[in-house]
Amino acid sequence: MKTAQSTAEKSSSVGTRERIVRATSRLLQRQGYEGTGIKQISREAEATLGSVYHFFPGGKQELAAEAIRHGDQEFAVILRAGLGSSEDLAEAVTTCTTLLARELRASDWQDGCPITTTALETVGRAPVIEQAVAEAFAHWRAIVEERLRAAGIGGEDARELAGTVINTLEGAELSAQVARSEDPLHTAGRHLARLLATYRPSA
Amino acid sequence: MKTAQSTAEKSSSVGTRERIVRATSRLLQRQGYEGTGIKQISREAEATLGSVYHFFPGGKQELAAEAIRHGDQEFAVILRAGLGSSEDLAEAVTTCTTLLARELRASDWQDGCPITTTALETVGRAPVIEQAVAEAFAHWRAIVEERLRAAGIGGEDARELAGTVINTLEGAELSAQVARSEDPLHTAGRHLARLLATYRPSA
DNA sequence: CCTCCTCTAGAACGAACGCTCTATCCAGCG
DNA sequence: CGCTGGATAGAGCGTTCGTTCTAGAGGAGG
Repeated sequence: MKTAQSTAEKSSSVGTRERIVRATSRLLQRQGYEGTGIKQISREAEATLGSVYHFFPGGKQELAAEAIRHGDQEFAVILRAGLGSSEDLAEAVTTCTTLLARELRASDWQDGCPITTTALETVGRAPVIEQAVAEAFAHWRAIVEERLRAAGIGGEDARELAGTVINTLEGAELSAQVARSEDPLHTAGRHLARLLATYRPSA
Repeated sequence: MKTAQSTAEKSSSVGTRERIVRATSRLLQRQGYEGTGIKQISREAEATLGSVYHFFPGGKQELAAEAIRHGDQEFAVILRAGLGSSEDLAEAVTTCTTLLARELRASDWQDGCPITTTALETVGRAPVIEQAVAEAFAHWRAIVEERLRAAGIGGEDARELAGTVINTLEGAELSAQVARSEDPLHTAGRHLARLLATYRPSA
């Protein structure tokens, strides 16, 4: 049991289950839930259908929920990297948008938020997925909120602003994908910095 | 030719083509592009498959593009209603979010932005749809921009802020759907009003 | 009357869907 | 050595997909 990857199976040294989750996460990000088939997943993950259903007996929904949690962590890494890049809050926020813009352009405007598409497709129709999505959003808000508090923004303000920061980033990323331009993200960064500045009279 | 609706065909007095577009628009809004089948559309529209392909020989993509344009107009109506509701800019913006929140709750958090889901699903894979989406976003930005100029915000600022207003509304609506709560929208309204206020020293 | 043309109607096609199922492989252990 | 059980492998199930195709309904113009 737990054979893991033994000795560099398949193309990389990562176990079958992990390969399946990663492939699913990337496919959901790019083509959404309905647009991604289990067979396509098993193909891209270099796993067989049998393996997919072995590790995820709950089928497509369970697999998608796990992939959403993976995307959650992925996005959190970027968020933390940006927010931790500077003592100055405004700079930290614009670094976030810059990081997102860079990744988006590098993927030819394909890799937006890892979970948004799936989230929208499954609203009110796949509870397991919905919960994973809700947890991801809460997780990201918590990361931002903590940074805002570190910058001296207090109580209710930090919580609410964290929500708006995440929402605006989401909207800007969507816009950037549609327009194939980094501009919406950069503009969002500047506007968010400006909004946050109104909560701290001066530097 | 142009029989239109003659004498109150089907359930309502609207012609077949229009019924198809409306049904498609609502289905795309709720289940996205891949999750919506042509046969389901023809069923809901009370039209036959033959009629669908008669009016939209370009198939699903052409039909979706037309539905996106329909959703564009629909959202524009709400936007104009909100923005035109008050002389005060801040109040006008929060009215927008209130209208969106009301509609969202009334549909049990199902009817978010009419085009976002389809937009994300088709990024980089369905040019006809992508263009309709891009035009819708540009349209909405133009509506907001005009209102901002009427409020005395000038030049580049109005253009950029209009983009951020739309983006933040989009993100907040997504969040509201996921969280099944009006809060993200109301918060977004307040934060947007606050951001805009920094461009006009006082009332 | 017949002709033409728009629109309606739905059977049928090959492909893909999610999922089930049986069979096999193989490391660990008694 | 055989046994056990996790993991792999993929054929095949019934269903639905987007699309094509032929046939007919119904009104307008000759």
